[in-house]
Amino acid sequence: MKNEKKSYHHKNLRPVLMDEAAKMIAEGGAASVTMRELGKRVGVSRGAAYRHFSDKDALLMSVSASGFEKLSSEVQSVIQNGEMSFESRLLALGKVYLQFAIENPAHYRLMYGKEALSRWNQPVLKESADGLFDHLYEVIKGFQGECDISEKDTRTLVYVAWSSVHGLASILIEKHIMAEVEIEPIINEAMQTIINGFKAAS
Amino acid sequence: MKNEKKSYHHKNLRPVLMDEAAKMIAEGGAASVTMRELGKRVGVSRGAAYRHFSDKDALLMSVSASGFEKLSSEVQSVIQNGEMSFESRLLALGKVYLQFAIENPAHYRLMYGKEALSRWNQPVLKESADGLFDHLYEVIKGFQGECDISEKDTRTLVYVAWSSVHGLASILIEKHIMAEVEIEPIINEAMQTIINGFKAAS
DNA sequence: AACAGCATATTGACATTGTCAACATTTTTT
DNA sequence: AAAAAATGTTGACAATGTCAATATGCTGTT
Repeated sequence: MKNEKKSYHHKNLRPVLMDEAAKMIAEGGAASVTMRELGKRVGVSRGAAYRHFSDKDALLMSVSASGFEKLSSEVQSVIQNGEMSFESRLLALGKVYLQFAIENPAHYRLMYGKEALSRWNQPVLKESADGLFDHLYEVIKGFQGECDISEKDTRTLVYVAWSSVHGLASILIEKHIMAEVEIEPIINEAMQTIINGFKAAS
Repeated sequence: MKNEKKSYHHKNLRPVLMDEAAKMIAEGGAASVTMRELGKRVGVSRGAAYRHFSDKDALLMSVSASGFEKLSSEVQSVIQNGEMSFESRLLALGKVYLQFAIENPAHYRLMYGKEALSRWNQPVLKESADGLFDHLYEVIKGFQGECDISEKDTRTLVYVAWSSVHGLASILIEKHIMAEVEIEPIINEAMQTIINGFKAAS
């Protein structure tokens, strides 16, 4: 006898909904996530999700936040490698960031795209995203000390570095780079340009 | 007697629809564009647009393309100022680009966001976007000659510069930068970092 | 154990939306 | 002027988000 007997109460629905929504996002983009289809996949009715999320936007926002947390933890594990120079850490950080975006394009789009706009000031999202910012801040601050360019405002440099990597991620994801072009050299060149640019301004 | 007598045939509908859609995008984002509301605003029924656009996506794609053309023409007028050094041109180009994004955030989002994804290979969009790329290509090629860094692949440098500016535009638009921060210094720092980074790699 | 209250899930209903087919009206062509 | 093409309107339908009413299972109190 199968243990899969469907009980009226799912009893673990919230995380299951988020996981399945993330899968749907990966497969068909955020627009393909439908309350009805989501319920069908999880084996639950269309209305069940409303006991766990106030509406569809809230659900997507939670999925988005989970993406930030995943990315943040990957970034943190790179940063915490104390044996690397700050420059190496900066480069590794950029690569991890870009790898996440390339591997989870639709999820990344959800995190930074217009869907997040209306609810961006929601604490959940703000905290997750701020965590990422703080990680980058620490690395760049260390980099400034290492290279003696500490007279520049760290926050500004963070925004510059973040812009570069985020922009490259966005362009790669949206396939705005011709298909036959190798992306590895572009990533390296982008990171090196930022690093050199920071150094040159010392 | 008013000349506004509503004739059955609008006789100029296509461009009017696109203009009104652009206005709606500016006011309430691309999601707020509804065939019914669009028709109401223009004084036409909901179905009328389907004589000029195969579906809603096609309409938005055309609006997107018109955005590319506008941005492209602004960029071109900056570039064609022959009295400036290539470095100055590069900087001016970045500023024009960012200004467009800041002034037309929803339109910019439409141009580069996920909406364009499914139809990105459509000739209209591809040509408009490629035009922008070509403009940037010429400036950077000139810059390479000016600074003796011509051993680098121009195309790669274009992607790097474009990423930076596009990323900054995206972050500014999505309000991922804290409100109290001045954006002018960030823009300057970003452009200068790229330029210095390019120079340093010579 | 029994019961009450709460958490959770289902279903019917409704408004909104994109889209198509059938029809209406105007313009252009023959 | 008749025919044909172009353009605009309306009714209909399916898909979707969401809410209210209802049903079902769980948990703690007595």
